[in-house]
This record gives sequence, structure tokens and C-alpha cells, in this order.
Amino acid sequence: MRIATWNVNSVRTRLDQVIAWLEQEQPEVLCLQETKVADALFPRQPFEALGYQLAISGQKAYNGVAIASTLPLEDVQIGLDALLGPSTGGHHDLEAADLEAADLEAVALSEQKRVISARIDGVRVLNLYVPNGNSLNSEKYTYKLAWLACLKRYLAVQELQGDPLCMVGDFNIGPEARDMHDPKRLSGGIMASDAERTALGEVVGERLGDAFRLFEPGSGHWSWWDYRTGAWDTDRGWRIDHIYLCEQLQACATGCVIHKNQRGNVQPSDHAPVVVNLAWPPADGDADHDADVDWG
DNA sequence: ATGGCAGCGTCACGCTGA
Repeated sequence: MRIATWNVNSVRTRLDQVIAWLEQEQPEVLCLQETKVADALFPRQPFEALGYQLAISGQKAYNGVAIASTLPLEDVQIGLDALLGPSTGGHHDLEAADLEAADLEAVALSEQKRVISARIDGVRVLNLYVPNGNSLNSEKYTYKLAWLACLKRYLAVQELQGDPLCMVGDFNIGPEARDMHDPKRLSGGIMASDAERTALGEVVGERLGDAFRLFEPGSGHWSWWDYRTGAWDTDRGWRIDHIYLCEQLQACATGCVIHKNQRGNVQPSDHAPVVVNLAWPPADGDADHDADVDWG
């Protein structure tokens, strides 16, 4: 089973590129971020014509996530509310220091369409569009950190459900110096601050592994190049689109690659797709992926 | 230190992204 993630920066503007890529690569699952379209206007037909089912959660102009899958989509969950409860919006899970921000953002947690998940062939596929944060002194930065704290709690509940987990998306964080083109200049700034990295580390914990780093320890591999500053032409990028696997799925991973060539398209997204290949379900006799498994 | 490019919405330019 191949699972892909791609921030397409408008699914309607990028539709031809996305469909052409699906036809060429034929992953079983494609998780999209920044679809930027209300659900009623999502271009379903071209996906369905290729045999993909869709689970979508969008809004006009901003954000928006979707899962396309050739395998049945089961138990679709939308938003962090799905597990934390709609009455709180995750509010009760925030640290005391975040409470002021929480009051402000509790509504936004449910209004901004950044989270969708589904069980696919026994795997819980969680598709995320992590807030950008804008800058270190921005209210949006506070929101980003609060959102990540909510996500940590969300995963704790998810874990109880026992399905092996594949968490993908645009994390808007470069976890380490090797994940950006100029770590000396960029470290400590937005997407590379200690607080963001710590918050992501809290989400990932010891039990999830960055699929790309299972195969490639080196720097120089990016998934996002800024439209501005000629970043693509000079290959000044970041690796902010990630695929995290529980231990059981890490053992099944046979490769993880960034399809950098898509950033070179005419009128491209500023992100490239990332794809993980999983030998799933396991071919040997203990393929008990329907049973409870401990990915903690 | 700032802006740069791109998409959206509403219809000239502001907001947002990262």
C-alpha cells in the first residue's frame, strides 16, 4: 500500500496536475492539504473516475483537507472535535499558559478545516494541515502551539482505538537543522523555533517514526520551496511535509520518497508530494491488523 | 529589515500562506 501526502495549494487550480500525478503513480491513498474549496464545490468527479473514494473537509479560500483512496474509507473522522468533543474544541486540554489563546481560538479549532482521518485497510490514516504560525510574536503562533497541544491529546485518544497509525501532512515545522537549506539563518525562526520543535516532538513521541528518515539521513531533501525569492531555482527549500508511522508500520515501510519533480511543473504548488511504500497488510501469517495492536 | 509570489474573494486590493 502506498500512501501519499501533498499540499496542493488549491485543489481546483492544481486539479490537472493532481489527476495526472495520480494516473501516473497510482498510490492507493492520497492525502491533500490546502484544498481551499467548500465541500459542495470540491471537484469529485475526476478522482472518482480514477476509482478513488473521497473524504473531504473544506472551506472557502483557506485550509481544507481531503483523503482520496482506492480502498474503502471507513470511520471517517473530521476535526480534532471528533475525539476531543465538540463542546470543548479541545479547550480543556490546553496548558494553563495557553488559556487566553484558547478562549480566542476554541472556535477556530473547529472552524478551520485542518484534520481528517479514515481507517483504510485497517490503518488509521490521519491527514493534517498544521497551522503556519506566521511569526514568533503573532497570535497565530500561539494558536499553532495550542493546536499542537490539542493534537497530542487527540492522538492519546486515537491510540486507545488500537489501529496502526499513519499520520501525514503539512506540519509547517522543520524538525531538525538538516530539514532546511540554511539552518544557521533559519533556526529559531518560524517553523524552526524550539517551542515548535518541542511541541511536534510531544506529538510524535517515541512511538512514531518519520518515514523519510528511515531511509535518508542526509540533508538537502526538501518538500517545500517558497514561491518568493526564487527558492525553487536555487533549491532553497524546507522538509516540512512528513509521514509518521507507528512501530508496526515502520517495520512494514519499504521506502519513502519526495516527488520533487512536481515542484517543477508549470504553475506548481509550492509543495511536492511525499510517498511512503508499506508492505501492508503483512504477507506472512500474523496479519492480524484487525486485532488490537499496541503502537504505544 | 523588507519584500518577493500565488490563490481567493469580490471586483482593486487586502488577506493569507510559510
